[in-house]
Amino acid sequence: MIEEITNKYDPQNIEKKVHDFWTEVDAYSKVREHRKGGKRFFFVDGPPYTTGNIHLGTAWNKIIKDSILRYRSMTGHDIVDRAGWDMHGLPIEVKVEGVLGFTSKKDIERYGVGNFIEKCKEFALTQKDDMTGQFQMLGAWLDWKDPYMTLRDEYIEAAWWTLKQAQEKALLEQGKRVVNWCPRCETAIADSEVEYEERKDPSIFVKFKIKDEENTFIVIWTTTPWTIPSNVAVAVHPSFEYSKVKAITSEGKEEILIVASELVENVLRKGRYKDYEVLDTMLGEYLTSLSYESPLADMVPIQGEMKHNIFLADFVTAENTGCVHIAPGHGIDDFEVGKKHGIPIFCPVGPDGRYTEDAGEYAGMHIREANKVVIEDLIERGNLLSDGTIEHRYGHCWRCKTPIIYLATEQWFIKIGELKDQMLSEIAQVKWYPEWAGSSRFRDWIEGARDWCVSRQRYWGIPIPVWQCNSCDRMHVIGTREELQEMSGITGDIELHRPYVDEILLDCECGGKMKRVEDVFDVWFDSAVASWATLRFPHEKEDFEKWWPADFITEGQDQTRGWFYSQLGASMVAFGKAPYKSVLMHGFTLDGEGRKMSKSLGNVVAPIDVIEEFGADSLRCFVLSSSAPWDDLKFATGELKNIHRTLNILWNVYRFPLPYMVLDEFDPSQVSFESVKPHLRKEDRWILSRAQSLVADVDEAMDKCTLHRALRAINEFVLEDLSRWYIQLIRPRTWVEADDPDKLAVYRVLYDVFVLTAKVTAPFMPHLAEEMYQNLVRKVYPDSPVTIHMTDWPQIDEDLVNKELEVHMDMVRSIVEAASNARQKVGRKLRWPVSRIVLTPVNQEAADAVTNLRSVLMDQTNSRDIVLTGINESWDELGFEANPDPGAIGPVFKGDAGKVISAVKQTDAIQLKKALALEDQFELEIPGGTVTIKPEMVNFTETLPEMVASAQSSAGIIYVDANLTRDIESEGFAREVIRRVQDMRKELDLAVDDNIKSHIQINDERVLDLVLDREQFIAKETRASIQILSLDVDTSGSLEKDWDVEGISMTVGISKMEN
RNA sequence: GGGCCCGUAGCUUAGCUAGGUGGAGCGCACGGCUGAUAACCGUGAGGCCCUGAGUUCGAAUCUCAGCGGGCCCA
Repeated sequence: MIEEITNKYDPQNIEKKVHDFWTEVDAYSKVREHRKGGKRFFFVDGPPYTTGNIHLGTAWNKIIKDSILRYRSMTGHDIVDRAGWDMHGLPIEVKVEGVLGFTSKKDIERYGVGNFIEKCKEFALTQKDDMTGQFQMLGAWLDWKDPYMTLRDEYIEAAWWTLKQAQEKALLEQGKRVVNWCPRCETAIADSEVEYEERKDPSIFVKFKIKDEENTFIVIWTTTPWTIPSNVAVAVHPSFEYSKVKAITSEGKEEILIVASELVENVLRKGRYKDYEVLDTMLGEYLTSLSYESPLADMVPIQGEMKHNIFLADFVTAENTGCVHIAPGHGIDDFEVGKKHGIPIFCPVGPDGRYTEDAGEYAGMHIREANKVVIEDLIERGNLLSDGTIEHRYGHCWRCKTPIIYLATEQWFIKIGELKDQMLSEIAQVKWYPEWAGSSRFRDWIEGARDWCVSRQRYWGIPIPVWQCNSCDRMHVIGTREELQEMSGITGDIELHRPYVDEILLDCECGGKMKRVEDVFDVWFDSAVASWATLRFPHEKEDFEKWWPADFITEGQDQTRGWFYSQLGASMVAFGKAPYKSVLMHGFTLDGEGRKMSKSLGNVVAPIDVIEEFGADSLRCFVLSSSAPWDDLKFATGELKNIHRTLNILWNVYRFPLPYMVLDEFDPSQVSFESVKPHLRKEDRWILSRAQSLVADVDEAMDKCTLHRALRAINEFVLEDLSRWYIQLIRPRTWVEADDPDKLAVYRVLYDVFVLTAKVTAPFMPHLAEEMYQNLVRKVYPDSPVTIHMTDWPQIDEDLVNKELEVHMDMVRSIVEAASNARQKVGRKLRWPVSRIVLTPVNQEAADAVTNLRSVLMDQTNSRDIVLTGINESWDELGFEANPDPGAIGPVFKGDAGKVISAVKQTDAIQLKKALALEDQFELEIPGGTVTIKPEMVNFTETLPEMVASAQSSAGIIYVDANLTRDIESEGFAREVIRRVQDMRKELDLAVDDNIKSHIQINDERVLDLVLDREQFIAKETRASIQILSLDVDTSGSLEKDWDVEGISMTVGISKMEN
């Protein structure tokens, strides 16, 4: 049987209970099992990095996923949803280094790579467990028991297999490239791992001496003096004009400088020259015939041997000097220039940020210290034109905050650039939510696709499965563990991580030994293969054939260039096809002020704190309803409280009828909907129709991934339709004591609506919905599915849909609101009936609404009659007031105007109006004669009869007639008395069906008389078996109180009757 | 500097696809209701719809240029 709920909404308690229940019955597995064989829905979880703590953004992410998956499950889908974890990479290495107190790679080597890897693994696994618990607190259902983890062998194999595909398709390449390099972590880092921050750096202008031209220099600008020892060339723009100027220093010395013409003044100001003279102008092209000398040739011997030429490049801008310092080893553009013109890629800086032997005198010096030394050396040699500093945005390693440098290094690349066109045509096949995430943003990103550097010079990652022969340079890519075992002859278990895998040598055809290259994969490559790794491909092929590609993924907007892209790239390489069919791009979480949440701003909101205060269901509904998924989400505490309140109302609505149902032993299994159908009232049919509309609205929203609309539709239904309207309408029916079919009908309707509401809310507030379901359904039908999440999503029952009724009810609600407004104007409380309400309907529909829902209207307005006028016809009891217009009367009547005005005011306005309407004029008597009044001289305003107030509703103007009669007064006072007694019953904490004895003393004979008219009514409403109403009575009892009712003092005493 | 998105009441937002007098909720003020009661309802005040130009009879809505915020890139 259904049980009564006495507690108020206590999410912590409910959620804990529900979680325990889910665990106890293994609800998740049962639900997934239940849908086996249904329409397949393959979801791939974008793996969060195992940092140990979830934040609001990751919580939102999982809540979106969970809600969509629960909806899909209820609509019959067979779901694959392994949770994923991104567990390799620099962030964990840096954390472990921190714990162990390491500062460089050498510390790790000393400690032992094997030991280090073990620590990283342990760290990642612990953090994964912590985070799993946090995600579960949100009520997020994914396959937590069998997640995919990037550190597992099955996962590593997927990455290996993918690289082998790249190699077989000739898309894998090793080569020298300039990469972002962290000199502390001693590894290449991805573009996405570079964090830009403001930084102060040198800003110097350097003169390079032109060969074979006396006293002539080309001037360049740089913020990295340490790259001057690596300078190999200068680039100029082909179409800029350059000038050769004779510059005169303050000491009167003369120098000839070459800079872009429009920057001459700028450069000379920087160099504090006194005066100058333009000797010659030329196009950039002319300069390519010149060559120059390195200013540091004496410091860096190799520089002395190199040629230094001037080249053309389009990337040169008209800033600073218009001549760009080219160090092919230290810049991406520089490198391209170097490759194009066959100049040496000179890079005398090692992975640790120190100059190598190639840097001659500078060898061993760290580049961070080199800036000032180089500047000194340039000054000494007379090559420094200007020395300054600049504030600019510069890249830093996102983990250790070290400023990055660019280094030309040997790296492994996947030639994604070649697949650009295929990628573009593939993403056009993908369904994007919102549409522009794919058609604009992602498309733009792919247009700029560059080759993907997948290698890192670190330890904790998937080892790159490339073995190279030490004698013949032959290369072999291993695709699976099996292949590795076969080729190496090792049988037993192989740990696929470093350093273990590094020790495996393979035989080369040439008779030499092949050794693995030392690099590991960029972690972006790890997650890129998630869609097939999650299906355990290539180890198992069947599931892949059956499920791949993913039906749906969803991640934050930052993943456009991240996971959306890396997955697409890897999948194009492996299968030539997009790995997903639909993508929802969601926004970012911002703080209350709209700033992004970051640790440094101290405005981070922890989901756990929110859950502790409001519960997971509130948090879920808040993040889902606040904004469209793809818009950014402002964390507004007020809104969160508001949502919490809505859930509280849902809870109150749900528990409201339970005591009555329990008292009446209402058993839904014995009272069919068919059996109550003849007894349904209009409002019952209305709420049933609204419930169907709700399902339709939520279905439509889910189809478009507009989760906020789904939530708003639900909130509106709960607040407006259920709480504020239906429950108010049906309250008196639940108090009826007999076995009334009208009451049974309302019970049955409430029951059905509650069950439907629980199901519709289940994807979004899974705990509250479960709690309702367990009580309403499981206790009545023990054979029903064990959890609400196993039930089927409600199908729309067209027989219950009645749109006309919904429109009518809307109008009636508007009339009731207007009536309330009018009552306020005329000062009549709702407790006091009014004799009638008159409506001037705006159209036939409004009139029909009133006729159709007359009893609802009378009930809710507490009115004894509803009167309709004709459509848009004035109520014939309205009066009119004539307002003379002095502006029109004055000019015509001059001196008599005053008399005319007062006469107009005094004449019968109705007659005047009629005459003006019919005859266009009116003969008005004024003292001393008659005047002719024209329509423009008078305006009319309607006047209301005594004690009548009007208000505007969507159905038309309403008039509330609040004139009192003896009977109305009697009812009004009787209700005032009832209210007081009820209040006292409540105060005594009496049960609904307890009887009382009441003594009521009323100190006013007339009022007492009025109240006595309704003595029985009062006794019945307050369940008084003994009731004495009198001018003078002993009011002592369990509770005695004095009241002031409309200025009349009353004393009431009540006691509980024993039996 | 570039691409995409966002900008409406003190706060959170609907309306923008398809141009026709801007709607809610929270908060605030006042009133009401009372067996959902630490709940609920009504009324009121509160808007240069970010700014400026354009298209149009008419622009929150369409176009362009700014400004501010977000994501990404340079």
